[in-house]
Amino acid sequence: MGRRNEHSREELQEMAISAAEAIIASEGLRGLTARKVAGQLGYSAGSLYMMFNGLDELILHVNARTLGRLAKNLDSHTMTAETPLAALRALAHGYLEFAMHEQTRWRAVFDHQLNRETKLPSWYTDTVNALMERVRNPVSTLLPNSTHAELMLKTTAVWSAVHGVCELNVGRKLDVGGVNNPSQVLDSLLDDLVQTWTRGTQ
Amino acid sequence: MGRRNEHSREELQEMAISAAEAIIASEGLRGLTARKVAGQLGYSAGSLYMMFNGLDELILHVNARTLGRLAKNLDSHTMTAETPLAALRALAHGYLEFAMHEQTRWRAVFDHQLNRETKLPSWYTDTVNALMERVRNPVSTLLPNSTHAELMLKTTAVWSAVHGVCELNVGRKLDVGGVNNPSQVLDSLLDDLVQTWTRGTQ
DNA sequence: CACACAAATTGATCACTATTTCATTGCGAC
DNA sequence: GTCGCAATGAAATAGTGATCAATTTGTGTG
Repeated sequence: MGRRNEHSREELQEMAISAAEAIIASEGLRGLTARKVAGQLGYSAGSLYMMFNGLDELILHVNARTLGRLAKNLDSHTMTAETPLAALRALAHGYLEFAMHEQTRWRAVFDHQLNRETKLPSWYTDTVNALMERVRNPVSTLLPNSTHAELMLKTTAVWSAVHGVCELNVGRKLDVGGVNNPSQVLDSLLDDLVQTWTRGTQ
Repeated sequence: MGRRNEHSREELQEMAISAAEAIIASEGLRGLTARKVAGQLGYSAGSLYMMFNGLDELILHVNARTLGRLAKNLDSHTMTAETPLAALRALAHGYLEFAMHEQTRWRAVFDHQLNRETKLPSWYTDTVNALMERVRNPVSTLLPNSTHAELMLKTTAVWSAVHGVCELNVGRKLDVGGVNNPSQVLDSLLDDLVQTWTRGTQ
């Protein structure tokens, strides 16, 4: 078949990303195949390679969308927070809620690792950094006298810790230890950290 | 070709696990194929299914070995620790060191997820629980008046947090935030947590 | 309107994958 | 001995991502 001109390249890309998203949501990253995506668009597998350089690129777009949706979700949670601790708690619970609610799509973000030495495009890292900033803000309020390096350190620490809880929980590797209430773990973690942070200054 | 009887089933299993281990170590979980494993034993791919129910089972054995080696590594680190905080730090740094040193094998433990509703065999969860206990001990010393539930909660919290740091670091998703010193992040995390834990009782 | 050219699309193809099937083989029991 | 059965692995099955020649089609030009 020759040219069809039913959709522009951008439209096709969007359609492919949405189709891939749906497949990942229902069958996981493992279930994503070029043929399935193309088939859902009514195109042949070969045509996907007119839109993307390969499946990796397509997956990256899906993941960027997921992170974008996560950002919106976090914002809706932090809107009402009045103290920095409340904001951190809201972020953590928002993260956990999102990870649990969109398990397969969220997992895809971390399961997918592109070939070593292939750098992430900036439109992707920008999305990640935007998320990081949402954590840095309340941390910065809690530690007003800290240096930039300290601020980054503490921000990375909380973010990683919260991520670890969500990661192990979604992967069903937390209940092995006997605990099955991730929200409680998050609160315990945040409370204990923030207590130390605010002890010196108060 | 018919039966060979050069090795017993157990021997073949051991050989297959070792071969798979080597492949994962050098090419990652993605690089592991039934043909490669079987080829390294001098057997055909089909024969692997006489030893295991599928690649998933083989991978689980490799992962159990990895966790076993991790346990030994942690023990050698905590031997010299004299305070609970020192023990926690040793555990965390031992964990990070192991994860960094055996990146692909360690990643395989978390990247590999068996099909939903397929329960982990007990010989595997036992290995995980044994690791968890190594963390619970120093936590229990630090929080002598805590209930069992509290102890589990705090243990899960530290373990998850430390895991999060290692996970994001090995996955090269930490330096996106500008921080590239995971050891420092671990120390910061542990110090801040333990400070809160020991404030009430001291 | 006709023609040429460029762009889009496909289906076949390549080199792989996990898993199953099944004819063949060697061993143990009788 | 020889017979049956279990172990074995080559081949078949049904996929995978990626590539590309061939073909069809839209479009701009004369």
